[in-house]
Amino acid sequence: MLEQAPPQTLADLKEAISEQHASLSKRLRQVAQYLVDSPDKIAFGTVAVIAQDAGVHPSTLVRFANAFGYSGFTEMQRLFQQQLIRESPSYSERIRLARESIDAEGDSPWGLLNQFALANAGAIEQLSNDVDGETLMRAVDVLAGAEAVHVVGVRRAFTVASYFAYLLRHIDRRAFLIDGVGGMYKEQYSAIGAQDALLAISFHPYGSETQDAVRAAVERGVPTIVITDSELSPLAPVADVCLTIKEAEVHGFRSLTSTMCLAQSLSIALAHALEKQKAGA
Amino acid sequence: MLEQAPPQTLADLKEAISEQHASLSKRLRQVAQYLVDSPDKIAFGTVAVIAQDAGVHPSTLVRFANAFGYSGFTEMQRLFQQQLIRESPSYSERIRLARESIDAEGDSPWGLLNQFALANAGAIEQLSNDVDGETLMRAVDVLAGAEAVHVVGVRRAFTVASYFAYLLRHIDRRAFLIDGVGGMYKEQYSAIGAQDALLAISFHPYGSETQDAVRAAVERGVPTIVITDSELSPLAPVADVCLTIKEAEVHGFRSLTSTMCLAQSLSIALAHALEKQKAGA
DNA sequence: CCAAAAACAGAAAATATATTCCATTTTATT
DNA sequence: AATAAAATGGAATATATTTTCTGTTTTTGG
Repeated sequence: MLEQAPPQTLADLKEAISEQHASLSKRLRQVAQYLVDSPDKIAFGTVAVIAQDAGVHPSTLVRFANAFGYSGFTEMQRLFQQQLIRESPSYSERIRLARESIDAEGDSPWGLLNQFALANAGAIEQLSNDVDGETLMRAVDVLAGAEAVHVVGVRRAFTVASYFAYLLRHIDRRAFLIDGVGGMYKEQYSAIGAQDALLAISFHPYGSETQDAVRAAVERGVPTIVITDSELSPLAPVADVCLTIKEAEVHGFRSLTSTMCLAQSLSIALAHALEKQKAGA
Repeated sequence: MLEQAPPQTLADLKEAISEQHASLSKRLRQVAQYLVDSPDKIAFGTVAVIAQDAGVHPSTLVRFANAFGYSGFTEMQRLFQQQLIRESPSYSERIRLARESIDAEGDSPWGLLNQFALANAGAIEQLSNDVDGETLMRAVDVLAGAEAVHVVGVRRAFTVASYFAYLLRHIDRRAFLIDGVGGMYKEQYSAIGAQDALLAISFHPYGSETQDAVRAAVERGVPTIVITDSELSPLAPVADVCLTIKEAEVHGFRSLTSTMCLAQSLSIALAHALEKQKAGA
């Protein structure tokens, strides 16, 4: 494979890599993987170091560069270096854009992304301060003790519910997502067994379907965990375990990232707890 | 002038330079000036290039490094390189600390939450660096020009797909979630109209349902946006617009928060674009 | 203004680094 | 299963780069 004009920017190179990826040999694919996964490491190290890190022979790196039309590895490496130089046009341009769009009004897509990213990162950092370790542990206990976990959430909360269902199944818990397919919410939450647990996610304005499901569960003595956005949520008083999450808000739009992060943490914590339980028993 | 322990960070070195600046000889001051003024250029180039750029002899650079206690120029150069590496030590350091503390107190749920929160916050902060503003804008354009938007994603990506569908509907776009209810994936993506657009989310191992949907769309000339986790994704080469997201990873578990943040930003950006479009028309 | 010491530039030597070549292994094809 | 083609790893080579050494120039102190 020979190219006449090798890509002159990292973006172009990545594009070329993704196009030709299928037609590359095993080792060359390995290099491609490393290149796109950790481009930063390419910029500095010597071929020897990079090759070792990527698990290939030095000469493979040179061959890879040649395959994409460069005279050698060094020539290709320049692209990765340029990317890191702060004075590269792209870098200063990006900073300028960020300033402009954040300070001014910022409805450029990238400017918005910046604002959301900043706000969400901040909110997630706060997350572990807001969540009580004790409560979290009780939630894990409930989930660990249940024969099956039913998850409910509508509208915005449905996204989180589906994630929970995915995660729980992934760690070999029996999980049922109450999704209302066929208009059968009632039928679905009526099927919750006495040994099961209900995990409900609900944000303002607190969909009636979720509330109904929680009430039905509580009435039948099914342990219920609620994840919601305020202590004033109608579900907070009735739940066995209640976790309240403060989400980021930009331009009046609430995020979901903190809740998603909690979902993941809770699931992995559950997995650990189950492992320990199995080992102990 | 001889030092026993050379500065180990760029900040320390700069401090040392400013302290000793007065007692340096002419050429050495010249080097100091250059080092402080344009540290980025030091990181890469060879002594020859840097020396020429700074207007001094190569050996002067070596003498300068020796004067501050380094064995040679190369050793000092490392400080400048570390500075440019993106993985800012602050986050990785904090994650390391969090991991340590969790090791101490066992894998408590709250400890895990801490780790995930830190990792996710870090990844989201990185998000806007990794996403190209140009590409983002093209994505908005495609979505703005479509009569209806079909969203597809399976397994882990389904969560994001459902969020996108929710968001798009929320801003009064016609959106259809290809969810495969009733085993009708094929029927669902066959219903995509020529004036519509397809938004596909796919992560490793790249579910076949999503791939089929994208291929069908591309074949029929339907504009397709792909959100994926690597340039090597099989969907990357065929998509009209491809956004690759680097998610946080803790204990081998990939997050979704960065992608969720992108979803939100993209949707709000679309809303803004549509408003502007309506006002202009 | 002169002498001594330090600083300097240039060239040579030493080192490290990338690249090429070739034998061997792996993969694809008949 | 056998052969041809391609890919790979290792060693040798070529190249580039840094560092050291030395004669010369500049600075400093009397």
